Amino acid sequence: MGHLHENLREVVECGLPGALEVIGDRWSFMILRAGFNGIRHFDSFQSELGIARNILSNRLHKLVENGIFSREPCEHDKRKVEYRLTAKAIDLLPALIALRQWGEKYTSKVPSNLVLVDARDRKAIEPVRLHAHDGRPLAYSDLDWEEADKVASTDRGASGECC
Amino acid sequence: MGHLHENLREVVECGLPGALEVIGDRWSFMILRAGFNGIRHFDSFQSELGIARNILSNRLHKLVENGIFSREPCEHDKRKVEYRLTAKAIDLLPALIALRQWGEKYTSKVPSNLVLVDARDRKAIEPVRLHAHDGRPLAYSDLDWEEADKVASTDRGASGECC
DNA sequence: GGAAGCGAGTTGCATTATGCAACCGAAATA
DNA sequence: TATTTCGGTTGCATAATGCAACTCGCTTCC
Repeated sequence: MGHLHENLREVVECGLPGALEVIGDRWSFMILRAGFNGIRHFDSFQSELGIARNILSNRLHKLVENGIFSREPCEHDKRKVEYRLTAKAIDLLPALIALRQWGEKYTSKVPSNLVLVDARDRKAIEPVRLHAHDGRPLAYSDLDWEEADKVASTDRGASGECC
Repeated sequence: MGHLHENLREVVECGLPGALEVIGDRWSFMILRAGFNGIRHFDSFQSELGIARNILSNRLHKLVENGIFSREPCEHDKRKVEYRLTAKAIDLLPALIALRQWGEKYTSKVPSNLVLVDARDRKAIEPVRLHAHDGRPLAYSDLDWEEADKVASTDRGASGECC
């Protein structure tokens, strides 16, 4: 345990603070989830989550600024505004699911009776975990750090980089 | 987009709020990460993260209460206290990595030059994503909700349930 | 053995964020 | 024309956060 050890000078340099700045408070995360559940309008978010209206307003603006939601006034009813998830938001789904699965395992009183399934065969999805480049599941003890330029990465980009 | 749709009455019932209550503020997440980087002592957390001492104290107590860290006074130097990650904490690693990868992809100025690798072959790990029960990767559009009791789940428990 | 230092916190106070309820203005509806 | 609906603001009370200084029980060094 604790064998994972980044050079402490570099610890601050990773994507986590950035990610947390965008969706690092409880409400933003819950708003995102509501978004994944198809909620698109101010009042729906508000009544669904029970969040204060000023805070909701503030968070939605931030999320729009950060490209998590797009904000489009409705065509047919100009009072309404649609908040839609962007691709950037959809990329957050694995993180959200991982967190939710953890919560189900450890903190939920009664596990939800809704299960996320593969629409194709309607079987429950696998719990989120870490995999090697070839798909083998990895445990915590299998992991290690390496300097980026020394790694013969199969696919670069937003891949397994960092933490 | 937005085809995923839980029954709104049940939306509140899932693991996410529980998870967020435990590690749902920016600091708790950062403390957890520092823990994964081998940090174990109060002052190390403090100087590493630049968090106020009172807040750190508060968060560590909460995390210990919630079973994320264990708190053990040191044998050989009784001034020191060791905060160690528990198994429950280690189960949070996929969520943390997923979030970090997202942050690296979207928000990081300079991507970290440290990469998480499989210690066995020293190749970068795969980006975290969702998989079907048989290991096939799933896209957002492949997902759907199903009532838990209707699902012939291969392995139950903390598996793909919910969200 | 005594003085100085360290590690892990507390305490007090200023600043900031959150929550609640009431209000507003434009667009739709009756 | 009067009333609702929707998406917000505004003002004010309460709670959380951040900073610096302080405590207190060890250890270490002389």
